[in-house]
Amino acid sequence: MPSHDKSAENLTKNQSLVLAELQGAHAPVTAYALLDKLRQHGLRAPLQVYRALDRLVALGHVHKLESINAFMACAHEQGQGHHHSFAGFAICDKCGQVSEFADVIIEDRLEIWAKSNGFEVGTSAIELHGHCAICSGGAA
Amino acid sequence: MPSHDKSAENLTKNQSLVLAELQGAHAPVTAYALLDKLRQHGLRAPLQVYRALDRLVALGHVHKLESINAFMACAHEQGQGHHHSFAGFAICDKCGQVSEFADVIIEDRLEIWAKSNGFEVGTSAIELHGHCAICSGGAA
DNA sequence: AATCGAATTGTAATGTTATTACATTCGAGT
DNA sequence: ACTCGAATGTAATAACATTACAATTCGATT
Repeated sequence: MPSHDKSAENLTKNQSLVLAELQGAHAPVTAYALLDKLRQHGLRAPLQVYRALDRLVALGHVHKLESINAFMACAHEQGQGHHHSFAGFAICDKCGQVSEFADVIIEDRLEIWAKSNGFEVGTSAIELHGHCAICSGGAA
Repeated sequence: MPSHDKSAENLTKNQSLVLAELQGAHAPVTAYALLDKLRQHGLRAPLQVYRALDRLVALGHVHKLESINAFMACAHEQGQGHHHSFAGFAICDKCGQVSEFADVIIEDRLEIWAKSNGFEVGTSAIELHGHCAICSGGAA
């Protein structure tokens, strides 16, 4: 029997710790903040966190928010299953809240552009900055 | 007489130097690479570059590529005039080439999402990573 | 069970990107 | 010339990320 397929499911100890921490926070967390939180669980160096994050991002469990150098657990499909590769994020510059959204039309348009320009898309980042509903003054 | 409206047109010396350097490069350049290039013109500290970049980005002359921490002169409207706020970038991870594109449908979809979620958009970043036509094997 | 090798982990050092804090200079208006 | 706000200069440091290498783990094979 060819053993388990680790790449698809089993997370290592560090990866599990990092993922749990991100899922507990309902906001983006930086790598060094994760490190601080996880020192009590034995993590000691940035690389331990970065390695776990790399893996979790590759598996689609975690997103990196490029514009703020922080990481977030994927909001959709918290359990297991397929994972979309396109995701958009709206980041409130006032309170830090982040909303993840998906839009198949945007996805289509990006694919169309890519195809007609011979560009092979690996990953994508779509990030909006501004003020969330609450911070922008709210109601009517 | 209320003087000239500097915010809309006149660039300071440092701003002009940085912009010229970016326009000369037809690829993204990092802040520290700009600093190295501009030492011969008298710039000495990172902050001088970052300040100029902040202003140029605010004026719409330069884009920051968040996912690679580099800056590029805006490809459209090289001269003067209006500037679009939405731009997408396709970044080749092999050769480093970057293509800027605009897509009104994507823009629309983002605005629709924002409006229906009460989010006030300030800036946006849309960045694709992958391989360009040349690097991905090319023809056929 | 012993061994091999690949993948993972640990650790230290360093590299890269960006900001804070404060002193100085410049320039338009008086 | 004086003043005030904008812009600039400079130093120090903070924040983010990677390189290089040693040690360990763990499944596969013998």
